[in-house]
Amino acid sequence: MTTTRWLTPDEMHAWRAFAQVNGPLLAALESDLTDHGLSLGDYEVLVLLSETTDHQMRMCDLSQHLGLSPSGLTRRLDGLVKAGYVERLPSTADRRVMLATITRIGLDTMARAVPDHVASVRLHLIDRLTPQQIEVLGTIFDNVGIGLGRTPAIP
Amino acid sequence: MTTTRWLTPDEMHAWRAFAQVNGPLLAALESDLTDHGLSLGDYEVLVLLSETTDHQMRMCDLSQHLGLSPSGLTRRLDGLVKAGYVERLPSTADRRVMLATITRIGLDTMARAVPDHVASVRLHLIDRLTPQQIEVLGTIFDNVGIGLGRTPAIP
DNA sequence: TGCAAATTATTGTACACACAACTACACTCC
DNA sequence: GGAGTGTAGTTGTGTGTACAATAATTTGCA
Repeated sequence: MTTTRWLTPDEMHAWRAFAQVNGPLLAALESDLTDHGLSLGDYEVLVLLSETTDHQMRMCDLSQHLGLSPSGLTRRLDGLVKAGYVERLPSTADRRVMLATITRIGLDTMARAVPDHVASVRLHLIDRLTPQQIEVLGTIFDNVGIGLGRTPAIP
Repeated sequence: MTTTRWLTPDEMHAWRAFAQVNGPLLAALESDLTDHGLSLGDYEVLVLLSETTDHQMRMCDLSQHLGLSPSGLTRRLDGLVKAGYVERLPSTADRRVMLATITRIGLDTMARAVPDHVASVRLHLIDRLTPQQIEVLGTIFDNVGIGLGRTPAIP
């Protein structure tokens, strides 16, 4: 066993600030979405579906993008289907596959929720940072994501 | 209703990088702790208790520090008590109060887990960043925390 | 072609958490 | 000092998630 490389004061400060604020930040973003009857998880599903050209996606692809287990996605979709935001359509090309499809109601709900969500992201995160800090934030999480085996987002 | 201030490309990049990497980062840190039979939540409890002078804390203070509901903390402590890492001691000063107390076994478990956890934080986060990025990371989350009503950590 | 292996989605089960209701105790004010 | 209010902790219940097992279907290869 090698000796532990403890964190320097700067490193400790960065880590503790991140660890302590991360949870409350997500809670605040989630809380701001409840006005539209959506959880952050619901919102992410609807965003992904609304961004596809045909407004639908296979369950397995969706669970990949969401970092959700297959069973977790099944249950999440149950709620969205019940709310009328999403429909399940069996794929004709592959009869194992279910296509999650966002409905008109889901799209309308999105259209109302997105501006508020963007405002929430600004309020709690973006508008509290300088342009330089914003750029560094992107670089930091790109780097961390690469270490976790993810390819950085293009935009 | 005012018009929405959409995110600029830089802002969008920072937000998406953060949103997409945050979950996997926490999952990786949690995963590295399972060798010691601890979840990240368990670890946080033990850290807080081990850092107090008398190795104990009132339930309500603990739930505050952890950002956990009272009931959530009760159930979390159930697991830690069952594992032998923590004991419940009724307070003599205030008979409503239960003092969560870390045991010898809990302290020993901590002593073994901490070096691996620090290594994990280095591997997935700190060592992937430059000193300048580390400093900015701390500043960013201090700022965000202030916006959420938290006072920044001192170190 | 035909069968084994892989893939897709769902269900059963278990766990972690929040909210609400409840008990027990402490404090305040008259 | 006693009634009312506030605080500390637990329990009942519902939700969201993961893991394991299962069923249906496709794919690959002999």
